Amino acid sequence: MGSPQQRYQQILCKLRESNHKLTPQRLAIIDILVHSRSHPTVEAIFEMLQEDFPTMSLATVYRNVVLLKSLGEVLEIGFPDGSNRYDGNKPYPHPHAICVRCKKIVDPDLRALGNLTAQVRQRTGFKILTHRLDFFGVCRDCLQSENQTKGVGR
Amino acid sequence: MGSPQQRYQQILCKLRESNHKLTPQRLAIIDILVHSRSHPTVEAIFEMLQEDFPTMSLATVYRNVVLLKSLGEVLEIGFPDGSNRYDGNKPYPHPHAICVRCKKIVDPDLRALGNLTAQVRQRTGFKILTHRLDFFGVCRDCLQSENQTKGVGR
DNA sequence: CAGATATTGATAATCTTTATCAAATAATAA
DNA sequence: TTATTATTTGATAAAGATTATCAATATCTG
Ligand SMILES: [Zn+2]
Ligand SMILES: [Zn+2]
Ligand SMILES: [Zn+2]
Ligand SMILES: [Zn+2]
Repeated sequence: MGSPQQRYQQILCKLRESNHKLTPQRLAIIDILVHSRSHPTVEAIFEMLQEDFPTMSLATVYRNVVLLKSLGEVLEIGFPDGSNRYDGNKPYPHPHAICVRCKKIVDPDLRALGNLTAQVRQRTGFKILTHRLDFFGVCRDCLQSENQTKGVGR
Repeated sequence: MGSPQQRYQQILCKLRESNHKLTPQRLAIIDILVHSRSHPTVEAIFEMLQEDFPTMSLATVYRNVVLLKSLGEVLEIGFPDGSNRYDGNKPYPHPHAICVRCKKIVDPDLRALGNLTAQVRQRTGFKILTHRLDFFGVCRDCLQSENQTKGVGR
């Protein structure tokens, strides 16, 4: 739902609406978030910015990610070990497939989630606001290299 | 799948099999985990133990939870803010409904998750090992008190 | 009971995220 | 363009949860 360019403009709108300033650092962070498909960490974003912004502070990345989260323009995929990841392409809840080996995260196309939410509401009485669905496994690349190491592959 | 008593014995079996000692502290932690339905935090377990074990160290609770996790006998429901919760009744993946207000966590009965895993495998090529499904919302109790505050309720 | 090993308690270390604050910058209007 | 004001930045300290360390203690086996 929206190209990186569209997402970029949409986020700029939100920022202007909420009277936030458009600093070069902020724009660069947004640029990375909407163009990256890898669900980067704050650290990864920070490193990608080193070239263009050698004086960029890590705190600035954290602050802007928090801001974009509060505006509903970035989805946080948080983990208990602190290796949090961010999706600026799809800021709404969606399932993820996570490789436990290389930590790759991809967005699988899935249907049939809406009725699950309805079921939960019925059985618990909760008013459901959002959800999170993660599948943990081993990606194709890692499966392949695993087989090569074991001498099973061709 | 199994009463608290059965779970308790099952975990003791696993510990004996893996040559772990059955200390009073360890047994008390397991007792709390299999009898609690509230998905307690480490801190909560620690506080529940204060009465019977005034000298119990917080590190001991952490260590034993880690051990039981590694034995597959407790399910960790981790959150990025560090408010991790533990389920000793159902150590296998299952959906949770989480109240964002009072932090209550309950186990809703849900079906139709098996085919989702198959779908993810098909579309991503991942070998899926486990999953996690959380629904975030407001529980019945909190909805009620919310309405009372607003003067909407009877 | 004795010996070997694992566990505990106390505390330091680690690591990610948040808070702090002076200096710098963006937005706005004169 | 410049001045004014509020926001943002960079650097660093602080916070908070989990893990590591290590001497003392307790368990298990025989
Ligand atoms: Zn992988
Ligand atoms: Zn995603
Ligand atoms: Zn509640
Ligand atoms: Zn549960």
